[in-house]
Amino acid sequence: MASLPTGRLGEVDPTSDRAVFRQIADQLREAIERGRFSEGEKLPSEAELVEHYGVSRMTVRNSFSILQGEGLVHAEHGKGVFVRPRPPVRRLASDRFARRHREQGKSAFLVEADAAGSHPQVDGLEVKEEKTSQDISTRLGSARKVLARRRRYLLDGRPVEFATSYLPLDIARGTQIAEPNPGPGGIYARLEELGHRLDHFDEEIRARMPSPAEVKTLRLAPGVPVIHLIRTAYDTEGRAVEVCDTVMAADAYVLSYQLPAN
Amino acid sequence: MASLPTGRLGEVDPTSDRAVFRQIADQLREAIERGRFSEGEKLPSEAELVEHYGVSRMTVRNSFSILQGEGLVHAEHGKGVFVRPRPPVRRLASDRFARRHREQGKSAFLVEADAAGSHPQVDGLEVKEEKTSQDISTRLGSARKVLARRRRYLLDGRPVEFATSYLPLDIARGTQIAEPNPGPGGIYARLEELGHRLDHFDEEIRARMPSPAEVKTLRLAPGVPVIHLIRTAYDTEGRAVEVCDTVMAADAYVLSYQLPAN
DNA sequence: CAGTGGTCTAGACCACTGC
DNA sequence: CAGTGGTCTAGACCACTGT
Repeated sequence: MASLPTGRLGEVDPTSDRAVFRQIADQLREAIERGRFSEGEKLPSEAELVEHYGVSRMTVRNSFSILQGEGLVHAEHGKGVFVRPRPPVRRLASDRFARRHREQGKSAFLVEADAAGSHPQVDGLEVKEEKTSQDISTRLGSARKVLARRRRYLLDGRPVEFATSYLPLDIARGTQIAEPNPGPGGIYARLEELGHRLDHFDEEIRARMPSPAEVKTLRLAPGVPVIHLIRTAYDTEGRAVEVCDTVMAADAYVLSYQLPAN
Repeated sequence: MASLPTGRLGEVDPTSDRAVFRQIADQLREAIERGRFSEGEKLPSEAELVEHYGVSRMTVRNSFSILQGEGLVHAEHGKGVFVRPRPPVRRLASDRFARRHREQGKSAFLVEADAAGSHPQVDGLEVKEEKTSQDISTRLGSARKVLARRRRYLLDGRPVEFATSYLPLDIARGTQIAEPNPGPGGIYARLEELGHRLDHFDEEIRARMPSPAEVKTLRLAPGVPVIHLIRTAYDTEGRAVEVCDTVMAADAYVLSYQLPAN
């Protein structure tokens, strides 16, 4: 009764069909889900679990590895393994690009985050001319050269989204869209001033595990997928005037859409 | 030169800051992404990599574990480790619940999959009355008891989606909606016949790693996230008449939506 | 400094696959 | 049967954290 950090856990059955490290993972998972370990709380150390279950250290580490893959826990070198807190999510509504949200001066991201009480930042802005990839070219109606606008979005210091906008060069070159600061209302406002009145947006959504580069850029914990969103903006003449390729930390977002029934 | 399966790989630097197992994972990842190993192809066996790199077996296994977590490879006991093929995806368009798609006899899933040349199945159908969870109750305007319709969808024998529809009991009880087969056009057609003309749907989308139960139901490979979609159907009087909770294998889906610009 | 997780070794036995 | 991955042990040394 001296050491109680493992007091909330049971035993394992080495003769079971289920591997020992999976049984340990099951017990920890259940304890977490039942709230026996709360968000941010430290789990028993590897050494404590080795002693509690009478197994080798690799077995315990395999258990942690499972839970880490599920996004339930994260390890901090020299400190311990902790229950992963659920971060606040950012809700994206389907009217987020409605023209009325654009009449003010600031970008949608900043306005919306302020309203939600978070501290928003945009960083790593990069604007340059590029040749298109096959995919982007197709979406933009075979444009060969584009203006690319890259930037990273952060909430309360945490990177949550990395986005690149592609615009046909014949539309964007020499305009304020090619400047680091595209001005009030963002590039959509500028596009409309240039005579491209926006009609609608198509969004394509996928979810997958991040590449190592995305893990780095978004500082993703193990077990956190990304939402990959590709938006194409069309003007009233049916021309695709922008494609925006966005990779979002999935644990930071809820997307919402409204579909008509008719 | 007798054994060439590792011929496409380089060496590791044990003195590097980067852990050896990460270096090995990096090399395998790059070889896969450059197409040096093609989809479905077997990677060198653990024993071959142990010899090639001069490391212990656990080090090689740690490398595979990284790639597995990224969804790039999968292991088959007794056979080998293989490059994961990208499965065909199912595209969900934002007009998929439009009334015109409902006039025929068959369900949207079956019609659409047939058109795409896949073999669709629905399985594990279960219809029962239940008390609601807090969340579902809120979405349905505080309904306490609901009719729940659960089912699993498969394409070419592979489970891709698991869905539960919840309907307020005062609407659904005693109607064809409570029957295993709700008839032509599905439950939305029946709701309209009952006087609940549908106005619009709200969809909420999240992505996350699956629970062990979801891994089992959808037979998910390691490194495959799920898309969690919650749809609420509203009638023309503004009442929420159905909530559908859907968990989809993320590697089998692309969702697409259209947003108005005004 | 002691305690933590990160990496790595060199074995062992098992279960599954295909010939 | 040989070859494959799955599980497990019992160590070792390292790097990071806190006191």
